[in-house]
Amino acid sequence: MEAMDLRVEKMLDGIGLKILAVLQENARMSLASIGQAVGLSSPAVAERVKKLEEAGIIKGYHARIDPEAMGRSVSAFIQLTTDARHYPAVKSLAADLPEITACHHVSGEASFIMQVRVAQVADLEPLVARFSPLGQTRTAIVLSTPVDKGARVPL
Amino acid sequence: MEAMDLRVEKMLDGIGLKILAVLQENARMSLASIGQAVGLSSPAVAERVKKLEEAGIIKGYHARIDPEAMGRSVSAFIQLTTDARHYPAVKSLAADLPEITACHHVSGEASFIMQVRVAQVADLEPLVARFSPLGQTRTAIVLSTPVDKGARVPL
DNA sequence: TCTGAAAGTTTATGAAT
DNA sequence: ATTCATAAACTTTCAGA
Repeated sequence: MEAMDLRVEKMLDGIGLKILAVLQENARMSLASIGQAVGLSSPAVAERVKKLEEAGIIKGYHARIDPEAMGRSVSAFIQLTTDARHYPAVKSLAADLPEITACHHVSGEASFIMQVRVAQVADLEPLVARFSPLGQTRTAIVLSTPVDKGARVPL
Repeated sequence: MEAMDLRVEKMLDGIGLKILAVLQENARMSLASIGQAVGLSSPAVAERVKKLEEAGIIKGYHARIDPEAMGRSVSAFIQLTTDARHYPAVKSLAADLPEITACHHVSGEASFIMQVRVAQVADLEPLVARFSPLGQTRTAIVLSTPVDKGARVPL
């Protein structure tokens, strides 16, 4: 992957980083406005953005939707401590449940940390019940979220 | 908020939900293409999108950037168990550190669950050291992420 | 609230610097 | 690699249903 790293470095000069920063904050900005912001013509921006997409540096563009508006007011973490023979079952269960927004296999005491979104606290119970047979669960309900950068990466 | 809920329900009919689904998957899609997808003219789509934005249902549009490309290969969770007199210090520290991508105040054994992004495992040590004086920390390094819906909400 | 048409922008393409 | 010019596509506005 050496050759690719060379190409990547080329894209991630000051201007490339600024383009990423702009698109990370407002993905619907026109190429012309981005050009103004970074001091480039719009065709130049178009080409750089296309290369950033092709290199897999930009992985997509997503509208961020208020979970409350979708009736998903409660956020929680479910941690599961289990052993290796249950890993496949945990992964496929996590993948099948729409309430699970993320499932991480982690080092440390717990084997998995999962993030969930449900309408009410009561909805956690059946969810936890699905994982209980696979190991020991520990649930933490989110009371507030003082910091949330979304999926945004520090540039 | 009754009046607003009425307005919200109006926006979240089948077409409204479909517009959200489309923009959640590809935030840079043109209003014209969205119109084709949902069976509406582009002015109609433009107006509905504007209303969804104004109602706060659409909170923003963001490019998703590969953290690896930014030299942030390691993801981890730091859990902090502490007492109420340290809460303000934890929150302001979490807000000031760029490596912290999310900080949740939670119920349960731990007081806070924080998600962090660093270049190497070694970079976790100084980070944890900043929180250690405030309580007991527990760090879980992410080995793999079988499920990740990003910030996407199930519609 | 939607459609359809017109006016104004923006983007994509290709040639030239 | 950037700029410029042109054609195509898109967005916005507005009148009317």
